[in-house]
Amino acid sequence: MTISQPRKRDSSRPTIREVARRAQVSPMTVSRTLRDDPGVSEATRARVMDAVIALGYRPNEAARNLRLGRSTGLIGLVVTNLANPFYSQLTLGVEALATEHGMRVLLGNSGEDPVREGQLVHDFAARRVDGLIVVPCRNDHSHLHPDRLGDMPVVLAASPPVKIDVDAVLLDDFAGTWEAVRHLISQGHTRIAFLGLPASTWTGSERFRGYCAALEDAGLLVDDRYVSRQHSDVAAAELATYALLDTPDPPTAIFTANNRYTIGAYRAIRGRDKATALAGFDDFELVDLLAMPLTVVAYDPREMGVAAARLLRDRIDNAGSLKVHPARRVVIPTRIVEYGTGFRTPRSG
Amino acid sequence: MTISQPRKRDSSRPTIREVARRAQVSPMTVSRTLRDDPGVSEATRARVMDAVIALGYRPNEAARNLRLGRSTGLIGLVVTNLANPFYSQLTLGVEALATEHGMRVLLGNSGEDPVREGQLVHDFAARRVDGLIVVPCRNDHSHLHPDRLGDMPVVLAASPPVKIDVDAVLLDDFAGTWEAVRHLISQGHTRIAFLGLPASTWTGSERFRGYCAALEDAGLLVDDRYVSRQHSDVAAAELATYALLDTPDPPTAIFTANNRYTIGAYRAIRGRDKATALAGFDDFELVDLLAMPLTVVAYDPREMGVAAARLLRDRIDNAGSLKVHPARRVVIPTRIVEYGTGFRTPRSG
DNA sequence: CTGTTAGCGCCTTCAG
DNA sequence: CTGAAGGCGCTAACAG
Repeated sequence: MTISQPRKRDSSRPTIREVARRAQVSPMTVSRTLRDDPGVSEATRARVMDAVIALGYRPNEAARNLRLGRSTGLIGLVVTNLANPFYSQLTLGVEALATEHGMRVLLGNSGEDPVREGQLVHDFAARRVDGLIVVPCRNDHSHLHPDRLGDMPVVLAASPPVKIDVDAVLLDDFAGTWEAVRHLISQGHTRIAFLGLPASTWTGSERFRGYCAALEDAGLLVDDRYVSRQHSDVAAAELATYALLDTPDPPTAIFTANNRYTIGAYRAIRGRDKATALAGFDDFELVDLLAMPLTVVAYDPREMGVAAARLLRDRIDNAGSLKVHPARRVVIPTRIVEYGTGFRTPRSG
Repeated sequence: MTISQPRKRDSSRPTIREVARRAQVSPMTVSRTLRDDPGVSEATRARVMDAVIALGYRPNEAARNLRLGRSTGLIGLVVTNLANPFYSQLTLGVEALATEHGMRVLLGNSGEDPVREGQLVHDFAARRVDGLIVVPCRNDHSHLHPDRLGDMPVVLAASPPVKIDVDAVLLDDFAGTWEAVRHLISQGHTRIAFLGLPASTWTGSERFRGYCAALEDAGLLVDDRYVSRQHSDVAAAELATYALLDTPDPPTAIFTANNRYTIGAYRAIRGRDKATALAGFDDFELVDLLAMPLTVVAYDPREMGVAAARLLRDRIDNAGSLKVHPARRVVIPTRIVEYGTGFRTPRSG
């Protein structure tokens, strides 16, 4: 099942027994000493510690957990693309909250590949992580079904659960997009393009829905020629934008569904000499210093990570408890931010 | 020792025995079935799988590893600041190579805090990771000494080992800086400032050394008034730059020792109206589109991660082997890139 | 083809 | 204060 090639034997680390032999005591005494169990004489304790140090002994956490029947203190985090600052910020948030609670993060990058995502989830489950935070790359969440995960707590980020009943941390993708597009419309644009993920993904469908709604609410029609939906990648977005701009009847404005598209589109717009307005989902570093006005749907990705980890921790703590609350959703607020051309607004990082 | 608060009991997952009982076979048969061991009749295999599915059974990896005496297949990665794209790229590289070899990544962010770094290293070691990749935040590496880590393989990234004998992936900090500063000098600058980390860090000392050398090689003196060394943070760098610029005799050029400083300095330079040249370590997204010419010391941070993981994997594979090679160093090539003002150079991501 | 025995490294329980 | 037995969940090695 788990695809992991044969690993080498554990490089012969000393066991508790070897320490015991060296210290002339029983393994039990070593165990007690190491756990600061009261009831070990100062003399033996010293002997034991000497042996421990001499041998460079370290208790085997796995064996410990096995014996104690307790959990690993690990939380699995699966993101789609760490190269996107959105996800590294989210990861940072998860890591911070996890550490705060003595837990650690097992990280996996799916690269927007559903197969890899499935493998990661499966593998993390086999490793008995206490819970899972997943940014799913598709709307198919069957691999996250509680049945397949043995009721391991799962929290989704950036994408609501489909046919499964788990917590999620979300953005208001629809409203955020709607507002940004309306903003473009209010500036007089009628030929507005959309760059985003395919409909098989949540943001791909939801942000597109917001785009369509904004157009329709303004009495405009959605024109397929202005819609480009593909893999989230700066270079691809740049090319797509060139394709849009180099038509007889190019759009006068573009809405980009995430920061990868925004940056790609920006590059292309700068590469042509047409005045094209740009609005996009995601705030990102240096956006305020670009050489054209830009409207973004801003929010705090780190906060998303923190919120997801909080939800997860709560589930973990209350696993087995009878008062298990139903699936919850936390919505991270978004706001429209208009950046002028190239000036000021200190941001930290 | 390990600071991890008492965790809840493992939420009663089914064991191999329960599956066996339900399938009316011995645990051994279940074990074999699950591992696709040949020598299980189709009939019993089916019965076992039914039970497995009915119970939602998953083998316990920890118990397995314990029994097989093999390692965890985990590699610990400790970085200083995930919010810095440099480190998220490095992480991506490590994750990619790890996954390629059936290993997983345990991630920790030290936040440039040596205490947290020590805790992470200690905890990862207790969890029996197969090896550790660390971006140390200080020049004190005593917590990484093989004695304290039970000979667990360690690879340093971005910082060479100090008083320990381990592999490392490095940049040529000195030469890269030297060239960038020389570049500024060749443009006629003589009052060149330095923004970087304190001397207690590797890049803080090494890049500063390159800066000094370049000045001295050109017959220029290092002027303390133009040297600012502090925590790596955009906002702090911006303030520091204002302080530099708002003096009677401000520098005409600034060398920034990493992308955080570069961005901070850029913001401040844009905020004043003085013509100030800028050169910095690290390439970063959008640097080519900033509104002033900028020289950077460029390299591929993802490749650093890949190289570090490769070194580590090699050590892990050859642990115990007699032909253990001495500590190695991989130097990731850097090159000077001059960006003009605001145009073209597609980059992906 | 299937089951039994034994033990990975550790710790709880109960005897000294 | 210390030790001996037994078992967490799993699987090699050896029966049958």
